[in-house]
Amino acid sequence: MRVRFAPSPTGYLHIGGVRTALFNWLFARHYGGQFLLRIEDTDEKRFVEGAANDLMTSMRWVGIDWDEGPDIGGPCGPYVQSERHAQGVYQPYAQQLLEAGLAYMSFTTEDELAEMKAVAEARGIKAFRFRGPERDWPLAKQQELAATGKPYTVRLKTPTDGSTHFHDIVRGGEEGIRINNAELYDIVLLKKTTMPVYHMAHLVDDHLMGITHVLRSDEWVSSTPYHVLLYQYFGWEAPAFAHLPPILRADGHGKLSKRKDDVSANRFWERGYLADAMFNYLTLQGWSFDDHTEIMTRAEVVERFTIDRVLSSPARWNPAKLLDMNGIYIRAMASADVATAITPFLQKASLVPTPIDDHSAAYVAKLTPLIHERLKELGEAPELLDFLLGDIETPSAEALIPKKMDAAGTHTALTAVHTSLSAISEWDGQEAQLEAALRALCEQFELKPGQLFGAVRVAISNRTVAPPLFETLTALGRTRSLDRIAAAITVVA
RNA sequence: GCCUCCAUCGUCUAGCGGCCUAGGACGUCACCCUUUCAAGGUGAAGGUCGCGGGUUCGAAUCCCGCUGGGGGUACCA
Repeated sequence: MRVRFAPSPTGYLHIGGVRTALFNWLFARHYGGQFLLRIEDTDEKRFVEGAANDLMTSMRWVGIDWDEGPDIGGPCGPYVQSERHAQGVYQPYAQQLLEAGLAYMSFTTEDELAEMKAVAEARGIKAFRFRGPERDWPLAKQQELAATGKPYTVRLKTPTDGSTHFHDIVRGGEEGIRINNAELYDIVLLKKTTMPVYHMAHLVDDHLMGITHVLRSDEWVSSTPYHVLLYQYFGWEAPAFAHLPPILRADGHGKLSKRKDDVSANRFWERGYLADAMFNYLTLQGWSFDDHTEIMTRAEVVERFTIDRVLSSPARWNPAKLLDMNGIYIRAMASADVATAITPFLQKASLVPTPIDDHSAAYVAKLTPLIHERLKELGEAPELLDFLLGDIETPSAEALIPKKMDAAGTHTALTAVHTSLSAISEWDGQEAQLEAALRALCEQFELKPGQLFGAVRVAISNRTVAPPLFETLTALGRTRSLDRIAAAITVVA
């Protein structure tokens, strides 16, 4: 069994593309086949420099590797269509069809075609199905006109009656999908530049590369009849088709799009999504194992992934679910690994040096447990830790004064806190002692822990939400903590 | 418009004629834990299985129609 993912390098790879690649990969790994990557860059106009590399980076990030591809080669190379075209891979096949009378040279220009459509529309013809006049010419006559230098495309001669049928593994049911040939038109196989169009190039390549199963996005079902026809014309055995359900936009209107939705794969690692979480989430968009298993390792998914459990109905992009899953994966990591993983984010925020020194690394490692289980995206680490790694602005009186307290009371309480905590000379590992001291003050001043602890929290962090207070105090250290409390006292004086 | 695919809580899904008074997860809400926020625990709300017919002793499950949504309708992929 051989499958492939064949993206066109027109921009970054988005989540939907990753899912398609993933299902192909899963198919190959589960059934013990090969997974190939092929770059389909036959559209010179939409080609984006560097997109192919970008795309491969995204795939590797999610953990999708390929057995044959543009960068690693393989027995069916090259794996880039523009290179294959340059080698003359496609022309002989077009020629074969031309000679068999199954394709023809079409001299109708794009402008003429547009004109014909407009005229048809004006006449109230609902569906215009282009079939060029040259389809009935003898080949010699076509070649004669071509010899004069008139530009032409090569078009497929589609039948006008009967129907074309194909079976699809995930949709169409037992009966498969059938379309009347009258609905078809004579598609272009070779552009006037001699560059093959997708339909031609992918099909020749799939055949040459021994592809047995085509798992692709469902936007291709309507053009599959052309492909079936081409396989028939060539006398080749068609691969099995499996059209995957689309991932719709979060509002349910339309497919996920590069322009409207912020769903490039690289955006996710930039924000601190774990490849394992993304892998697991995407796996569940259009496939499921049973009625309750969601968190699965790659090996488990590979073992459990069968094509018959792929859904035919669309899924909707659900970032909240992805976020939740990312949190689960982060929590499952060892603290030391989280520390390593958040370091680049801290560096980007200039909270630790680049490259990081031993001292900072050790401090980050010490801080990590404070935020570990609060983290849903690694990219949140800087905002959670900045008050520990850097300086803070002295909080305002308004922020410092707890509920049901006034400035004077807060001043008194914080002063007592400062005095009491100053008396403890060694803080390291003494969270319990610090807590005992503050709880004693609560009793003394008849304050609720929430009030006093809250004031201290704001004093040392200038925020109302922070990791647990006593761990935070020891992590901050005695000197800095006391300095910040002292500064706060002057504010509420 | 035409062609085609799809249709279970807000979302992802389980379900393949009787185990369904429709199960799980995310999200939402409440409570517990608790120094804040998370995490964790417990629980709740949320689906007349898009609608209407049929087949059957029995239908979310099979059939037909309708409606809705997606995709296609390029010398783009």
